[in-house]
Amino acid sequence: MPDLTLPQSASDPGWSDWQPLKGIPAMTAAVLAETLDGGQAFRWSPQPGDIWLGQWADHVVRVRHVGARSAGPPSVHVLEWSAPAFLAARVATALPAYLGADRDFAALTDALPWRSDPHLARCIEEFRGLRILRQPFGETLLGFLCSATKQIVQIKQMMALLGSRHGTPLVALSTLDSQPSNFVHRLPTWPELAAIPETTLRACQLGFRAKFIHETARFLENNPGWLEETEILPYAVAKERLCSLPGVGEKIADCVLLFGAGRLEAFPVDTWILKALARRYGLDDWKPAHVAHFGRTHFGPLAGLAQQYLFSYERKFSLRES
DNA sequence: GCACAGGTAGATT
DNA sequence: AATCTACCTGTG
Repeated sequence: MPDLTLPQSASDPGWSDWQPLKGIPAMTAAVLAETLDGGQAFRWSPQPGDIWLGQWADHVVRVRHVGARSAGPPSVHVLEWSAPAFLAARVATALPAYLGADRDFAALTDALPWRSDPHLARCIEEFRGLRILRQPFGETLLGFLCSATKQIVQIKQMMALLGSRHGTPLVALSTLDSQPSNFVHRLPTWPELAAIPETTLRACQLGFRAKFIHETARFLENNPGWLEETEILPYAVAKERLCSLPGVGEKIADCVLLFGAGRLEAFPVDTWILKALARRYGLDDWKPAHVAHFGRTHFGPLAGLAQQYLFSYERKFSLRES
């Protein structure tokens, strides 16, 4: 194993100084948590001090919420970031892209039909500032192949095991303790996954998903460039291609396109959305395909963004109301 | 012990 | 075309 020991500094060894996260509008700590750890991504974990530690591709970063915005200009940045010192230059560019800084989510949200949809208006108000992440396409596919009938905490555990057992070590979080768990690992890439036997994958708590991941990895190995082409194809074609992968149906394909390719027209229909549309829109006993059609026509070309507001709201409130 | 969990695929009706 | 079911396994 390479020596990944970081340079030490007095206050926060190995980490860059905290810097304002430019280009990302204000959001509450709760909305930040929902954005990073609400089911779009599975590689963020809370740290002491209201800090989130996250990773994607070969990036590692901490993000923290630093309190309320003061009234009037000059505006105060409410989010700050810090990265391992040797990664900071790359993270400075990659983090805004990951958080979708190239998009004005306030304007996109305003374009949703909330004026004629009181429930959508309520969801937006509850999670104002919510963003759709722009994650690496391949990693997003892996994450949602793990997601079938699993809760977020369990999906995160599967991803953590895949990384720690089969991914390249990226950085040691602490030089005081050389335990393997102190290393942040990359997720295994699809070529790396293709070399792992299905039984070994199963040992990462993947269950029946191991077969799908293994077969998808072998397919991608035999079709170089397939994933990269799919990412940039028009939505309908890209979705059709993703659905041809073993273990990928409409729901997972839409999640990959929404959270891993920024396709805001993708409208994933999961159990939460079924509950939301049954309870809030009277669509009791509607099948997923019908709910999907309703969503696309009712919420329009940004239906995926609407979906995320509805999803977050339902996760927060449906239990206590039922 | 047993139902349930960000589903999908294959069989059956 | 719509409706069942098996599929792994941790969690409550």
